[in-house]
Amino acid sequence: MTASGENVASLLLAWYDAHARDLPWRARPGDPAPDPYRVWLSEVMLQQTTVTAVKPYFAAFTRRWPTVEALAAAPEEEVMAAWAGLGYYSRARNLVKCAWAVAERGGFPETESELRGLPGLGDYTAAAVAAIAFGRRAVVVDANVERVVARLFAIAEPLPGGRKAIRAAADAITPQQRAGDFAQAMMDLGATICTARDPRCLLCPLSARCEARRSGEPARFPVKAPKKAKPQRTGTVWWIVHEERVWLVRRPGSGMLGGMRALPDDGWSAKGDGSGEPPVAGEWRDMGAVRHGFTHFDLDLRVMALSGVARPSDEGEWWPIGELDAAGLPTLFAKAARRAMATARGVR
DNA sequence: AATTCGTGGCG
DNA sequence: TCGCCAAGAAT
Repeated sequence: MTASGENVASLLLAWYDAHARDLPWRARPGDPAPDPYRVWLSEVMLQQTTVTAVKPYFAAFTRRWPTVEALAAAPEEEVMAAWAGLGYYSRARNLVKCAWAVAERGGFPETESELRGLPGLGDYTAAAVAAIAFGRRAVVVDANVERVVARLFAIAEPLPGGRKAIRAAADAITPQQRAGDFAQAMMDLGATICTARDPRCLLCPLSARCEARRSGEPARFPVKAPKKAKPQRTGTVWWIVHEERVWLVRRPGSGMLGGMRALPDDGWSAKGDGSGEPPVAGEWRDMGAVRHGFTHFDLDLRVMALSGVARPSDEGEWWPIGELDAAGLPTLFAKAARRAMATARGVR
């Protein structure tokens, strides 16, 4: 395995030297070294999130908070609002906690194990930052690496069980030098050539050693366990207006959309439908509904409107409707707000 | 170990 | 339209 491992790494690094994607968080030729802050921030944003979705957020964050110290000094609610729309909001909560810890200790730790102890850094991200930002030899396994490795070695055990074998194989082909470039090369290969559907084997620098390609059906790998069906849920949000302002609340710090500003709702969740019971009595008007798909359930959300209430609940704030973009609403509530405003204007 | 966490794009 | 998928982590 060693000899073939070295071959795979050198073939891949040569391909990377010629074809690496130009991404905003990567060190440019002429840069002295990668900036650990930018590497960390990009890696957290990229967890389960596409490069296209991350780019504008990365630009906004680094412009507004150029260093980890600047981010650590920012009010948490401003960071949460800036994250709005990117999803998986526990990442934003952990991002803030991590920035505090790093600023406190005077910089990022450089070893994989120390990085692994920071909030929001799991096995993947700790390895990626150690390798990319600090040049450490680390085994970086994300969904791209899983796919490339499963195909290279035709690992047929279904995920998630097959992850142990995949990790061992990834370890075996990870070089001692340039582990960060190797990781990024694997991810670039997975993103542009060894794609999930219809891999472009004719362009692949590793095709000659790929057992999945030899099998004739490379797209069959990695094998995955069947997924559970998604429940369909229904719920209601309350669009309560008063003098060109709308009543917003903040969601609890944990759980779905935790810590984010939101429209008040009737308690819908992944587990069950909302009650449909309005928070205050009045002449509610049906503004229509929006559909939203979460990872583990689909939601049909009705939007009900009311005006003329002085103070709907103890906790909350009146937010100017004209400045709703700055409220930092998760996409679900932004959709509901658009629905309410469109209906109020008479648009269906 | 299995669940619970968003969102947008693509075939 | 719809299921799949994306630089996973926390519990």
